[in-house]
Amino acid sequence: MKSAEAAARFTRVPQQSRGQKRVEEILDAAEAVIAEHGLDAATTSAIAERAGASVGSLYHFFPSKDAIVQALALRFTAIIEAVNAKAMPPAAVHMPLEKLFERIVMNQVNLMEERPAFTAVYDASCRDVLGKQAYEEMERVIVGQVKLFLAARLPRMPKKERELAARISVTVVNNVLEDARLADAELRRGMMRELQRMMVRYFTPMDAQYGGNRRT
Amino acid sequence: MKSAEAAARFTRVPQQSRGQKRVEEILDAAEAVIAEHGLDAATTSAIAERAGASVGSLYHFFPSKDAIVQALALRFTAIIEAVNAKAMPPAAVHMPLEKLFERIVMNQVNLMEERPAFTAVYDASCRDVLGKQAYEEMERVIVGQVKLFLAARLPRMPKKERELAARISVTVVNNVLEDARLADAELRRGMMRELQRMMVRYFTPMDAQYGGNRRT
DNA sequence: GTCTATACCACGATAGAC
DNA sequence: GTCTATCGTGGTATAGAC
Repeated sequence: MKSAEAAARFTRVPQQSRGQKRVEEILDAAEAVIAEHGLDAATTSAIAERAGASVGSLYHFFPSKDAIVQALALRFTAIIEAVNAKAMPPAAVHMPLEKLFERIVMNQVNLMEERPAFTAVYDASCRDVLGKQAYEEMERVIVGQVKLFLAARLPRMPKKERELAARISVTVVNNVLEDARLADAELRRGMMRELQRMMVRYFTPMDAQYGGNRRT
Repeated sequence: MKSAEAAARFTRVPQQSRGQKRVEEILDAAEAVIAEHGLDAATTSAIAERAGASVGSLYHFFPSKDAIVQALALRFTAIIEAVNAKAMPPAAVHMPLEKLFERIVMNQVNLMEERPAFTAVYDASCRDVLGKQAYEEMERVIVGQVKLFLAARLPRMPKKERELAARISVTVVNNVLEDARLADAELRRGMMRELQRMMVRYFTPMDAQYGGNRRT
């Protein structure tokens, strides 16, 4: 929105790349602090210090602490969207369910390991009052992706059912992986395998009933 | 522990029923505030006010605010344990999966509706530093119940697999129902039905493979 | 734009009278 | 045991110099 305004107002789109970079640095700092010490420890001063700035500077770019977390959540939404796009490309529409969920689970686990702040921000946004918009946006995007994929794989499935299937799948995968994160390595592997099995068993009858290219 | 001490020290077990009642009142107040305004609003003064007491009195019975939440979590553990015992009695060991999960889901939904603070305390305990003991105790108890039930229903299943199945089932049911709580009535009903379906499909092959009384 | 210093407030917890 | 009054801490956010 703001970039559109700016583009309309000025012929060039300088967009203050310096300032934009500063914003990213602040978000990076916030993410780093959350990843290392948890979301509660991510006070404005901790973030500022990590960013090599002062609280004053920080409030020059963000109106409130909450705005920082929201912005971070938006960044994560873009990231998870990209990850999912990679895990469920159009080419995977006819992939066997086992393989498909192996990909999906693996990709999400990688993301959660590489960006530990992701989970923290995700389910803090879920409960917080202000962060809820960001959470709903993330949910909307992810479920939307899954719905599109299912529409391609299960074209004859009623839309309502597809929506339910998409939604519950997202919920289950997210929460089981989040839960598994706290367990030791062996239990975690077991839970990932079991999650994959559960999803395969859930979708197998749908594949049979609504799949587009059955050879029967 | 303390009751044992008291019982050993005095011949009678007066146990300060007055004080015990006060403790329950405080917990009731905490639960009410959390249910109505969320856990963040449950400050010590809000709880005290609700209990018709003062902060000073409150600290006479609990050493810290956290102790109150922990005690509340313990109360909830006992409640969910009773609810599950009712939903999966020994008589249900050979019940069809559809019926079984209908019972389990229905019972838990009822609990969540009647005691809105339950969910709030449950997943706050999950993340908080101090409340983690209470969370682990609750998890331990619930998963333990499910494991016992599965041991009766699927006696030939390897123990390791049974543990995984129990744990992932608990996680999935809890989280899907928690997620559904925020949706509107229609979507909620849909998700409950879909959750039931997912669990049935997950367990059906296990019933066939490890069930104790196959007529084959 | 960036800093330092500080205002402001909410909360948990305690002191001390009754 | 219960109260009122208050302390201490730690957090967000702002003021005002540079």
